[in-house]
Amino acid sequence: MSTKKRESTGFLIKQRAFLKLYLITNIENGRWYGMKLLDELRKEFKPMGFEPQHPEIYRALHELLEDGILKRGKIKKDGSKYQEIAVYYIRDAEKASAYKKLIKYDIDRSYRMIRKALEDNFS
Amino acid sequence: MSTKKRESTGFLIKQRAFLKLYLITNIENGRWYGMKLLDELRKEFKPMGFEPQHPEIYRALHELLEDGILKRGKIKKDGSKYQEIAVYYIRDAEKASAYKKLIKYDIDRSYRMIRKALEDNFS
DNA sequence: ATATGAACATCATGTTCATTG
DNA sequence: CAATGAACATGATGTTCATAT
Repeated sequence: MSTKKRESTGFLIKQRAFLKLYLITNIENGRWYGMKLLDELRKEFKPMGFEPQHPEIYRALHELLEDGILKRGKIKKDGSKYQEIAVYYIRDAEKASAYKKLIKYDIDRSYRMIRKALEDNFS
Repeated sequence: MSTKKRESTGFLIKQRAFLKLYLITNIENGRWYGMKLLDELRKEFKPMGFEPQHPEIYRALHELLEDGILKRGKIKKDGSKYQEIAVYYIRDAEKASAYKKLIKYDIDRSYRMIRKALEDNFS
């Protein structure tokens, strides 16, 4: 029963979860594929010094597929003659929203920790 | 010359650095030893779900020694008959403050990323 | 038994390689 | 050669063990 095994010590949110959140939100608003999502994220976060790597994006997308949150289609890329790409859609909007809520909890937590560190150490 | 090797992709601040910041600040304000610092940090962060482990505290302290930021003395613990403990003091206040400034930069960066994630995904 | 520390194990992530169209 | 993905390597941290008082 009460076999307690800590899964982590609960420091800040992990990159994987952070990316998944953005992936879901972007896909909720349109049709996207891996590289496009990566470019978008890099563009948004480069000013803050964060440049995610492509394998991490794919790992996040694969997990969201496994979770049943996303589904995937294959299409020919516009303009490109031959390349086939994997486009993602929301499979289960309920699940997606529930997962986002979960991540929000973790981000709020991280937010509080960081604000606290600023207060405790620089004032 | 320009052999660029990325040291990381620049996601959020690492636990090690976060702890070092707190260690310095606490030691600036009094006499502390490892377990005491750990207890204090756990007490402060447990409400936010963060419970650091003792080896991570020691690793952080050891690095701060190596960096010449802290120095260490050994004393007999009050009240305890035999246990000997390692107390830490600031060795170089300039270095300490410079290091804190550096970490502040990283925390500010993390703060912006987290705020951005809240704005981008939940509004 | 408490404090310190080292050694070892695992997980999250980064780097490199392979495949396909 | 762009996109996807797997395989491999490293780094950050967690878990367990050892030592001293």
